[in-house]
Amino acid sequence: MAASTKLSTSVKALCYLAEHGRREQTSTAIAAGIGVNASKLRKLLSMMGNSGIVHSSKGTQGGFILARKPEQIHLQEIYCAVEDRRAFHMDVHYVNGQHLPDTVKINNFFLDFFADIQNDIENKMKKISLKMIMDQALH
Amino acid sequence: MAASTKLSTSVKALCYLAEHGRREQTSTAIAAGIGVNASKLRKLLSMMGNSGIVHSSKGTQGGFILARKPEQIHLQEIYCAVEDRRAFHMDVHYVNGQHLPDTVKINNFFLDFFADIQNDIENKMKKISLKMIMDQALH
DNA sequence: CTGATCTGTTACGGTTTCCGTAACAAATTA
DNA sequence: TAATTTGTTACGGAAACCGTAACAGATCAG
Repeated sequence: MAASTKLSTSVKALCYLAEHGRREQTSTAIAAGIGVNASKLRKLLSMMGNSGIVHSSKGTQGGFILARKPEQIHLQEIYCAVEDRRAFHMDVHYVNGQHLPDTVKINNFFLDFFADIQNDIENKMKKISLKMIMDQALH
Repeated sequence: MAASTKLSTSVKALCYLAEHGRREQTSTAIAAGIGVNASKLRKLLSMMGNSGIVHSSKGTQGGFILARKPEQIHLQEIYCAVEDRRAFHMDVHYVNGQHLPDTVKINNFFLDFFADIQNDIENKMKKISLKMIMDQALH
């Protein structure tokens, strides 16, 4: 399992939007502002649009804007919007272990264990708002 | 971040050793018992040997044996022995963001955040012994 | 001392995953 | 109608991972 750059890139983009007031910002402008590729960024912003974190509009003068105030956007929903798979993902080899009952049972133990950790992580993320990140990270 | 199969495979091997009494077991026998490749397993057992979790001896009649009782072996040390990198590893793009102070600051925020989570996970693992896993997972 | 056995390590090929970029269709506005 | 911008797809390269093979080094039996 890898905590990819998706989450941090998304947060950077949202911070950029929060700092650039009420006007919609193009993906090109945001990408330049945070130092990433515009096409990659559009993918992330699109997913966050589907989750209701940002609003988007096409055409001239279009772009992206925060759908809510930074204190009403939490890290967990950004994470869920952007990261399709779970933070902890375990490869369980049922194929190899079908005829080995102990193996299957230990696999199940770890599935439960990692699901538990996953839950802890998401609960932790729920307590962190975009505003808190901005306050803490940006001077 | 990926919780690989290394940890579960290692635990399976240790359970196998715990269940097969006091005699040393060859990597071939263990591998057959838990359904994995012997060479891959030797790598894991070797690392656990360096960490003092198992003892190994070469030559005829050689093999692996638990260095301690199952109640004195904890999940966290198995994890540390076998997994070189951290469960949560964040790719921080200092290269792209050097000239963008906000970007660097948000990267640092996530580094701290993930280190915190990593700490939580390891604390959770410290509370779980091999014996507990055997009791819970194996009927 | 010789041969068999077993660990410890290295190397390799295949697969998957991930990242970055380009390209283009669809939608919207001037 | 033309310019702009999102949304999506596709592709090539890089990195990680898995499984396997192979072999050197150590140890023991006889």
